[in-house]
Order: sequence, then structure tokens, then C-alpha cells
Amino acid sequence: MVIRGGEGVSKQSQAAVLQAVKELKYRPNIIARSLVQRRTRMIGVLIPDLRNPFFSEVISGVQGRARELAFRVLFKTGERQPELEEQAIQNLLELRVDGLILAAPRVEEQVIVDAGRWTPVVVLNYQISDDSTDSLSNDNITGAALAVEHCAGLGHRRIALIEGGAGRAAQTRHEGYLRAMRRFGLAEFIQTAEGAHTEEGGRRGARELLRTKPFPTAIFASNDLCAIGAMDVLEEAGLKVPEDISLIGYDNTTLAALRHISLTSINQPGS
Amino acid sequence: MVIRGGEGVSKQSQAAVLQAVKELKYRPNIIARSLVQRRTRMIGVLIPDLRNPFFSEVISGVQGRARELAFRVLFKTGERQPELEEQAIQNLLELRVDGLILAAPRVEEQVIVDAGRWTPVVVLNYQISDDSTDSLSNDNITGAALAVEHCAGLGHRRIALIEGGAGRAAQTRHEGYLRAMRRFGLAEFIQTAEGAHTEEGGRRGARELLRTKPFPTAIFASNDLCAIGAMDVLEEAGLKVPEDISLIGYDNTTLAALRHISLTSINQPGS
DNA sequence: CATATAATCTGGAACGTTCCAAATGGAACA
DNA sequence: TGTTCCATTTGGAACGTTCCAGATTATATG
Repeated sequence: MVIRGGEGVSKQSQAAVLQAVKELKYRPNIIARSLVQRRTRMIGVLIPDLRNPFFSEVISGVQGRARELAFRVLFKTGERQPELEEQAIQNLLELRVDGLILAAPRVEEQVIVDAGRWTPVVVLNYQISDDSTDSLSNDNITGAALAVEHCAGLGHRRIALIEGGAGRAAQTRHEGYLRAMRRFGLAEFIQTAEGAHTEEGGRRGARELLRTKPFPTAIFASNDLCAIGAMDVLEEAGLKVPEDISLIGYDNTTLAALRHISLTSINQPGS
Repeated sequence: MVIRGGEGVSKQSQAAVLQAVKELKYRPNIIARSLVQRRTRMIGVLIPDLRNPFFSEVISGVQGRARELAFRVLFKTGERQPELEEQAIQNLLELRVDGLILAAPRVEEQVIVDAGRWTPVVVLNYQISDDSTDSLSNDNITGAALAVEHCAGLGHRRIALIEGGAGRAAQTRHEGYLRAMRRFGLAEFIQTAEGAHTEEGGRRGARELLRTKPFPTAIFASNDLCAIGAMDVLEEAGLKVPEDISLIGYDNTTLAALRHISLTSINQPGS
């Protein structure tokens, strides 16, 4: 009691306890506390990977807020593999985390719903039909539309998309791109290249686009990492961004913000 | 016993148990297990911050290896503040982590030694005198020397350093720079600018150097983030890297590896 | 001084596991 | 049938806390 606030303890015993704490180098055992309280003050966070700075920012944000609330954050990476992700979720649940944040998960919805029966779950960037779990999404449809609008506003018509792969967010951005292009009357200029939410994915996409004729005048990459990969290939091909071709990313990561890169990007606040 | 391998249990009861597990949706409670076993299979990792991709890589590496060993990783950021770092260490110890990895800590050595009495501690990039804790350092002296050597090899003589601030690694790199400059007979060209291991630190350092005359022909930045900040300022001032001025970083992060940036960097494997 | 009341202290039980000793049940053998 | 031996099962104790009821002590009130 002394250690956690010391209500209802006399000054004397308080001092005695503090003395003993010092002498014995006592340190409370959070594990035992968690067991009896049936809460761990830990929240589990699952992210696809750490290589994408966007997720570093998410973690940073969660970490900071958790610190304020005296919570601990236990995070795991799913490496975009449903199997690993599920394993990580089970692991987190066995640890009895007090809450779960799943960023852009790829597991089956059922796994998430099941997890929701054990602990509160918040899902990021994944529209979940079950209403037992909260979900929080950046509006990728609107975000993608913003990207298209931005390019259209600059006078572009041939606005191509480099896709972001199989992830939920990527799919929605794709959808948003298609809708926006149609809405702006640019349906005939719709052009997409296969890619991924990695630098390499961006390279692949850009190379594919470079082979097409007529060449797009603006490229919307499904995320910043992807955009940077694309930028690379474009510059190698002698095209200057943004003079010769417009390029827009998504997430507005610190990466994009580096002035040396200064990539236009749709902002998605990570924290 | 069934759940963890099932030795010495008859087929019958094994089946019965498995059945019950399924029916009751039983999930072992790792907390209780940890309490009785007095080990948590968790290791704590303390890093300065996540914004520097180098540490993301460290975490990634630790995470991967931990997964193989069926360990969990609990990491905290110290934000380069000794007080926060100490708090984080205490917190990790209260959680009874089975081991502690401290990356570039700034706490007093005594805190680390004390921690070592509770659990094995590995310290990265921090030469610790006490031999109760292991420490693992990139050889910053040699690394810095490599940077100087590289520049000297390109024919540079005015090789300036943008410092990395108060951290241990930064200090050692500084020391290494000074020694190497002397060894190469370039003592008279020693020139350092105040900076930090952040993009902004690099900007500051570069601005300071830009004001000097004669201007250095090569700049060694104490880490990649710093180098990128410097690159920024240099390009803004109309100097092209590497045509007009050489720039070399440290850590060889994915950041530096982005082809669009393609910064020369001293490799420090993060995992 | 006796009593009522408040403040503090003490002693278990509980949390959900692991681990060990002791008990139980068969199977094999004489 | 009784004995021995092995495989399996059962029953606590322990891990280090929290939390509550009941006991004890201090303080206020008449």
C-alpha cells in the first residue's frame, strides 16, 4: 500500500516500509499484481512491419499515449503473413493484454471477432462488419480521391496508379482512385500498375508504367515507400519529379517529409 | 501438461482435455505461468527513439531472433532523456523481463550495473567498465576512421565533421574522427560543427559549416539522419552531392540506401 | 473513566499456473 | 491370489501480489 500511494497507512509504518524497500532493494512484481488484478496494463499492438516509417509513427504515437496512461505497449509484427499475424494475436491474448490494436491486419475476420471476445480490440484500416470491435480507418476512399483531385487540379489527365498489393488499405485506395477518376470524367485515362507497399513494389510499378504509351503525366503511388521506389526508377529514366512528371504518395511519412525528397503525399496521421 | 507437449498423459485424458479446451475456449494464462516459473520469456529493449530507422532495424532484428526462440520483446523508447530511460528500465525490471538490451543508453552507469543484478543486461554502443554486464559496440573509432579514410582516398583534405550530440556513440565517432585526421596528417584541417543525431541537427551543422571559409570539401555526418539534414541544406545552397561536395553518413540505414538518396554511409549492422 | 468512532494493522483467500509427492490403477509374473 | 512394477492421476503447496473482513489501537466525546 505504501508503494502505491500509501492511503490509510500511518507515517511511521510508511517510513519503516520505505526503509525496508531500500534495504532489500524491493521492486514490486508486476506479474503477480497482474495475476490477482486480472489486468496487465499492457496493450498489444500488431503492425505489418517496422520498415515502413508510417508504422514506426503509429507505434510512437501509441507508445506516447500509453506512457501518459501508465500502460505498457507490447507490439509484434505480422510481416504481412496471416499465419504469423494470427500467432501474434494469440500470443498477445495469452499474455492477457488489456486491449489490442491491429493495424492493417490480414487475418480472417473471424480471428478478430474471436479476439474481441477476450479483450477490447481496435482495428486500423480494416472495415470490419462485426460491431463488437471498434475500427478506425483513415478514409482511404477520400484520401485517394484527394490525390486524384490534386493531380487533376494541376491539369493532369493521364493519372496512373501504382497499386499497393493485397492489403486492405491498398485495395480501398485503389477503389477510391477508380471512383475519383470516373467522377472527374477521366475514366478513359484510368491506368493501373501492379505494385506493393514497399520501395521495390514502387520500382516494379514504375517500370511497368514506363513501358506504356502514351505515358502518364502523373502517378499516384499507394504509399510513400512505393512512391519513393517509383521516384527512383523515374529519375533513372531521366524524368524529373515534379517537372516532367507528378508523383504523389500516401501516408505523409517523415520519409516523404525529408526535404531532400519532398514528396507530395496524402496525410494520414500516424498518431 | 497436455497443452505443453503432453508427456505422461494417457491418450484418453489427452483427448478429453483437448475437447474441454475447445469447448471452454481455454487459453493458457502466461501471467500465471510466469509467476510460478519465475521467468517471463520476455526481453526488454530500450532504444533512444523510433524515428531513426537504425533503431527500427535493431528492433526488427531482435524481434526476429526472439520469435525463433519463443521469446517476446517489450521495447520502450527513452527519448534520449536519462530520466525517462531510467524509468523505462525500472518498469521493464518490475515486469521481470528475462533480459535487457539497452541501445545507446544515456543513464548513469550505476543504473545499468544495478539492473545487471536483476537480469542479464546487454548494452549496445556504450563502453561499460563493470564486467557484470555484456556490452556490444560497433567500433565507432574505426568506423569514423573509415569515413575519414574514404574521403581522404577521394583526395579530400578539408574533411569536416558534423557532431552527433551528447550520446556515447556520437562522442566516440568524434574521437575517431579526430584521431584519424591526425593519423592521416590532416590535423590542420580538423573542423567540427555542432549537430545532433537528427535531421535538424544535420541542418544546423551544415549551416554552420556553410558560414566558414575556406569551405570543407567533404563532410562526415555523425549518422545518416544527420547526413540527410545536411544534404538538404547543402542542396538548398546550390551545392550538389557528391559532385560539389562529398557527404558521408553513418549506420547505413535503409534511409541512406534509398536510391534516390544514395548516401555513402559507414555500415553498422542493425541486426 | 467509559464509550463511541475513526484510523490502522493483521491474517487469509484468491488469481491460474507449475511441480512434486503420494495415491491409484493395471499389467505382468510367480 | 498376492506381489511387484510401471503408468497415470490426484492433491496440495508455491509463486507475489491485492483485497477484504475482522482485530487492534488511537482519538474524540460525554
